[in-house]
Order: sequence, then C-alpha cells, then structure tokens
Amino acid sequence: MGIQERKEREKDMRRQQIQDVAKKVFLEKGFSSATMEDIAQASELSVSTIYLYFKTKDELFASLNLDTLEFLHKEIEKLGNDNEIPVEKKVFLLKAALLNTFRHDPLILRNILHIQMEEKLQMISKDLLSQIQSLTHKCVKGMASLFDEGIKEKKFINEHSMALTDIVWSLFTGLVVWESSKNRLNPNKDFLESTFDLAFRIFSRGIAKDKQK
Amino acid sequence: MGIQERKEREKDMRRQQIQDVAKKVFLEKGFSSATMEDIAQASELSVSTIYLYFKTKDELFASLNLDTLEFLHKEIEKLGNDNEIPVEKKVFLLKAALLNTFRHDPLILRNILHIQMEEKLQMISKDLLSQIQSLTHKCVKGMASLFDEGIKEKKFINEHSMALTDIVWSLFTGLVVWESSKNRLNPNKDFLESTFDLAFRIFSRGIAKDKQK
Amino acid sequence: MGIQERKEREKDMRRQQIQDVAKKVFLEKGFSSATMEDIAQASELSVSTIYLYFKTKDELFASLNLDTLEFLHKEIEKLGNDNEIPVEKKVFLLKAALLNTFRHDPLILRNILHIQMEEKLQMISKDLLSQIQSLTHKCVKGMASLFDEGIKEKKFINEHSMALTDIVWSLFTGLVVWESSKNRLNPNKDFLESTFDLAFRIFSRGIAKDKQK
Amino acid sequence: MGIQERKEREKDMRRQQIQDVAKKVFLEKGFSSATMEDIAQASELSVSTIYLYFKTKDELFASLNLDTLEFLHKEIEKLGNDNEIPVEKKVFLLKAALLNTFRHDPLILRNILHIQMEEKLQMISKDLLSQIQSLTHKCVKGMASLFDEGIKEKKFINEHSMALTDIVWSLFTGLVVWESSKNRLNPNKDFLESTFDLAFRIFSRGIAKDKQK
DNA sequence: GATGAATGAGTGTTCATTCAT
DNA sequence: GATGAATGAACACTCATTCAT
Repeated sequence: MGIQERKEREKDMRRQQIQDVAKKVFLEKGFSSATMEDIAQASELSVSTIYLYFKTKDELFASLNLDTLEFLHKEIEKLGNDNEIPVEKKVFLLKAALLNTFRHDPLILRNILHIQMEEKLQMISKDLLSQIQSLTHKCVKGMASLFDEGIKEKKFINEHSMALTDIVWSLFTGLVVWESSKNRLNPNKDFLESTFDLAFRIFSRGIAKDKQK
Repeated sequence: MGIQERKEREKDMRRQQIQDVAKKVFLEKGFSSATMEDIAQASELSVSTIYLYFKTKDELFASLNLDTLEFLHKEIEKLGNDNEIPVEKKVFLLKAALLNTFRHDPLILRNILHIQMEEKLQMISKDLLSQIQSLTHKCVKGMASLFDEGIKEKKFINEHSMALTDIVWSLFTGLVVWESSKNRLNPNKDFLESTFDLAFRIFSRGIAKDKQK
Repeated sequence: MGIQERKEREKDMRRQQIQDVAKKVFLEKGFSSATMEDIAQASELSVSTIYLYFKTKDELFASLNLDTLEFLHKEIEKLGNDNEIPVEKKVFLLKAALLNTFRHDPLILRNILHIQMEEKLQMISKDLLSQIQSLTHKCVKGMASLFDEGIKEKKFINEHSMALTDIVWSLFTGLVVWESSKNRLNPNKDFLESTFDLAFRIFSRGIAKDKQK
Repeated sequence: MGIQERKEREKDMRRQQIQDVAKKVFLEKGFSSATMEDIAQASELSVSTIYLYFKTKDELFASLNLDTLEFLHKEIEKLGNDNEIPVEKKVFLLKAALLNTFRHDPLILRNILHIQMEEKLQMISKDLLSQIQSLTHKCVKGMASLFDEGIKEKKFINEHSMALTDIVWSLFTGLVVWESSKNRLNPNKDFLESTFDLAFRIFSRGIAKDKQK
C-alpha cells in the first residue's frame, strides 16, 4: 500500500507540475495565444501526457484557479476566526491577504477575469466549475461577514456588506490588472503595493462611521 | 473637390458602419470567438471588403476603442473646463461620466482589458496604437488634474493625484467587469449603478480632508 | 449575367472535380484511411479549399453517392416508363442498368455499404442525408413496381415485390463487393459480369411462374 | 507439465474472453470508432494487457473471424459428409447453416466485408491472414462441392459450381448487410429470415434442372 | 503476467489573410 | 471599390502502441 500511496502522490505531483508550468505559460502568452504545445514543451512532457491529466485546455486553465482560491479562502478564514483583532485592523489585514494571494499567484486575477470575460465556461467540466464557484462564493462570504462585523459594531457605515465586498474585490482586481499593464509598459517601477495601500486607506476612511455625528 | 469630399465622407461612414457592427459582434462572441466572417455577415459585406478598411482583425478591434475614448475624453474635458462647479461635485460628475461612457459603449472596458491583458498589441499598427495611448493618457491626465484641483484647494487629502486616478479608474473597470459577470449569472438584477454609486460615495468620503483636525 | 452563370458553372465544376478525385482516393484507401490531405493533394488544391465546397469529410464522402444514385434512378425510370417491353425483358434490362451504374461509378456500392455499415451518418448534413435516402427510396420503388408488373401479369411468382427488390439489390451489392475483393487478389480476371449474368438468369428462372402447373 | 497445460489453457481462455468482448464492442461502435480503451474497459482489463494477447488492433479484429469461419466450416462439412441427404435438401440446409452462422456471430459479415473493403490487411500478421484465407477457401470449396454434387446428379443446371457459390455467398452477405441497415432504421421488424428464405427458394428454383425439357 | 504512464504521429477543422477579377 | 475563391499555418484533441516496474 506504500507503493500505491507513493504512486498516488507522484500522480498528484505531476498534475501540480503541469499546473505550475501552465501558469507561467498562460501568464506570458495569454490564454488563447498559449498552445498546448507550448505548455508541453515548457513542462518537458508530450502534449498527450498533459491530456492525461486535464481533459481540455480550458479545464487545465480553469483548474489553475482552484489552489489559489483555496489559498485566499484560508487567509480570509483566518481573519474571520480571530476575535481578538479589532475590525478596523481586519480590513487592513484583508488588504494584506489579497496582496499575499496575488504575490502567491500573479496569474490568478488574469485567470479570473478571463473566466469572467470569456464565454468559454461551457467547456469546463461541471465538477471543476462548481468547485470554483463554491470557493469564490466562500471567499466573498468571508469578506462580507468581516464587514458585517464592523457594521454591527457601528464602526462602519450602514451599507450592504455584499456591496462593500464587491467594491473591495473590484478595486483589487481592477488595480492588479491596471498596474500590471502599466508595469509591462514601464517595467522599472511597481506601484501596485503603494497604490493599493492608498486605495485601502481611502476605502477605510470612506467606510468609517463619523464619530462626531 | 466636392466629389472627393463626398467619397471621403462615404468611406468614413462605411468604416463607421463596420465598427458599429463589429462592436456588437465582439460583445456577443468575444474577441477570439468572433470571426471576420461573422462581422462580414452582420454588416452585409464581404470579408475582403472589411480588409479594405482595416488592416487586420486586431486593428479593427483596437480601433473600436478610439471613438469611445474620445467620448470619454470629451466628458472629462467638459468637467475640467468648467470653473463654476465645486470640485466635490466634479468627482460626482466624473462618476456619471464614466457610467455614461460605459452605457454609450458597453464593450469598451472589455476591449481595454483585452488590450491590457493580451500581448496582441504588436499587431496593431503603430499609428492606431499611439492614438489610443495618447487618448488614454489625456483621459488620465484630465482626471488627475481634477484631483489636483481638489488637493490644491485643500479639499482632498494630499496624495499623488495620479494614484487617485488609478484608483478611480481601477474601481470603475473592476466593478464593471465584476458586476457584468454577476449579471450574466443572474440577469434579473443589475447592481452596477447602485454599487458604483456607493463606491463613489465611499471614495469621496475617503479622500475628503477632515475639517475638524 | 453571363458572367454570373459562368461563375456558377465553374463552381459546380470545381465541386465535381473534387468529387471525382475524392472518389478515386476513397476507392484506393478506404474511407477512414483516406485523409483530407490525400484528397487535397490529389486534386491539387489546398485542404481548406475542399472545405469550401464540403462541410466535413463525411459530407464529401456521402455526396459521392448522390449523382450515381441519380444515374441509377434514371436508368430504372426508363424501364418503368416503357410499356412496349415485356416484363421478362425488363428484368434482363434491370441487370444491365445495375451493371451500368457500377461501371459508371465503381465506388458507389462501397460507399453505400460504408454508409450502411458505419454509424457515421450523424455527421452528414440533414439535407444531404434526406436527399440520399429519398433517391434510394425512389430506386427501390422503381424496381419494386417492375416486379409488381410481372406479378400482376402472372408472369412472376406471387411474392411481395419489395422482398424481390431486396433480393436483387442484395445480390448486386453482394456480388460487386465479393468479386471486387477477389479481383484485388487476382487482378487478371474479372468475373463480375459473367457471374452477375448467371445470377440473373437463375433469379429469372426462380421467379418465373411455372406454365405447366 | 500439468501446470504448463493449465497455464496454456488459461491463456487461451483469456484470449477468448477478450475476443468475445471485442466482438461486442466492434459490433456496437464499428471498427475505426471502437478504441482499444473501449475494449479494455469492457473486458475489465488494461489496454496493455490486451496487447499481450494481440499484436495490434487490426490483428485482434481479424482474429474474430477465425472462430466464426471455423463454425461455418464445420456446418458446411457436416453437409458434405452426409450422403443420405438429397442434394436439394442440402441447399436448403446450407441456407440454415449460413443463417446459423450469422446468428452465432452477427459481427462476422461486417468483419468480412471490412476486410474485403479495407486494405488494412497489410497490418495483420502473415500467419493470421493465411489462416483466414485458408478457412475461407475451405468454406467456399465445401459449398462448391455441394453444388457439384447436384450438377453431377443432373439435378442442377450445368453451370460452374464456383460461380454458384459466389452467388449464394454474395446473396447472403448482401442480404445481411442490407436488412441490418433497414433494421437499424426501423428496429421493429426483422425481415432477414423471411427474405433470405424467399431468396433461397428462388435460387433453388433457378438452379433446378427443368424436368420437362 | 499485468498495468499505469507516456508519447508520436496523425487528423479533421478553423480562420485570418491575400489576390485576381 | 467590392468580392469570391483560395490557402497556409495553426491547433486542439485522439489513439494505437510501447515500456518500466
């Protein structure tokens, strides 16, 4: 059984390896431009081997999101579970979590946007799609409950927590894509961190309940 | 001369017609899925005729941004030139301008993101690319100068106006894509306007200088 | 309009040319083994050009039957319309018609068998399929009415004319395939004609009504 | 020795099992559409295991004919050896034998036709090919000698017995394929038996020597 | 003996693009 | 100026076959 386990693990690793390589290739070339051949060569495997692990190109692509979404989900959960931290600080930490996730997998947002923008979803296997959707949902819920906390404590303005989440999420994805694109034109400076920092400060001030009133 | 002018005008109109059709087709099918054949059929022209007006598919695609960017640019310029309006109100009007632009051409952001995300830019003619970049630059500058005004008047926090612009722009694009994608899953309700509204209120509060301090 | 007609005719000819070449290639290599590339090369066209005239490989293949079926149909109709010829002679002429058709297009029966044997029919366009089926039906009907004539005149045994048609048709297709296959192994002698002749003599005797009884 | 024998027998059984499964799969999906994977799954073995017993897919396919041909051969031999039965009855029994064989293995004719129609034979091992050819030859000879008997006894018309065999064989294969294809379109009724019956009655009358003349 | 994993060589099909008319 | 016809270059995906374990 030791053998079987090892085989299992090796298979998982191979899958992971392919995903790692695919991430890079998709990042470099974009989804449609990247060919399975590209990915195969980069991973020093044959194209057919990749098809052994992923049913279609779309499925491979979509699968890349899963682990990153899991990563993000854990980060958010950590925040939610900790009752010691004041909620204002939590928003600050949420920013860090989002940035962390992006640093962990710079491709993620591009992937997500791709999935959001293209109509290719149909070709992804039902299973994978529902996994992605459920994880996304969990992340969103996690963030929303964080805002709910602040609203209940009368620290944040009384707005729908889901809307606030949408705003934070959009701000994040929007900035990442925008700054990445600026970064590509001018690779010297990377403003993402500082701009995102400012954005969160503004956002925090914006949702803070006036104490004077 | 008169004849030549008319010819010129007719050519421009034809170009415009093709662009209008192409916009719809790209919006419906997405960039890679839409074929030149699709566009040709929709415009009741032959494929080769389209190539008479646009060098490549990419160029046609990119060109679609131009007029929308011009539209946006004018909206922003109007704000900049009007000295009567208080700067806080201008931020409010900027929101309207952005939404207007989006309503005017729902494809624009998808296009822009596409251009940002793909590396296909190489295939666009230098001329077109520089036009787009220059217009984008003007729009960004216009927004930035609006924030500068507020900062100079000590109404806004003292941050780099360019960063503020980035944030507003990212917030806008991020929200549009995010809400569109939610909208696609659940076509009944359209939260873009209300969420964007909230986002701008938060943003406005966030950049407002505290009067008490 | 002369031009348009010429164009039309040229297009039809091109289609015909491709069909002629495809016939040979399919005959030589068999359906699955023959590639579109093979056909393209043999017709000195590019693969994509062939796709201009035929939607899929299957459609191209299936289309080959149409004209031959039409040929056969006309031959049979001629027999049916002629009231001078005694019905026994008509059976004899039917044999000639079948052989004629085979000489006209040796591939036809292989095609028909292929279509009968494979489940590939799904990929043929509805239009083409129904055309083929309708033509086949007409041929079969034509043959059946010929037998009906003989039965009514008490010259043939009183059996279902449809069953007689099935037998003649099966005899024909069976012999063609069988003799062709023998012919391939031993290309010197071609027994099809003489064997088919014998088969029809036997069949004619077999269906003739005994005059003595 | 006992062990070796058992091993031998087990190996043969495994081979037989695979053939049984393969028969079904080929019958369902057709030769080219059926994959080795399909057969492997249906036989609950791995693909590689099948390759342990059959060198190639073609060889597996061709091998399926062997046992059925043997079955047919035995049926025909029985007829030949029995001197009690009058030759007219033997023709009647031949019909039964052919139908029996078809009922025993409905795939056989499709296989045989496939082999006749495709040039894939090259890929079959020489050994297997010669076995098939020799068996086919024996069957044909068996049938021919039956007709020879009738001819010698002046009961059948004086034609080449080989040609008569060709006709019977073609009639049989032709009818099976034709009726199967009709059956597929309209699965309710199966006319094979009755049509084949009629065909043989006609054939018998057709080859019977006129007693009056 | 059995098999999981790997792969090479295809294969049908698509589509942006060109060019003669 | 407009277009139908032609095509080359890709590309995702399949599958029979091999081989190390």
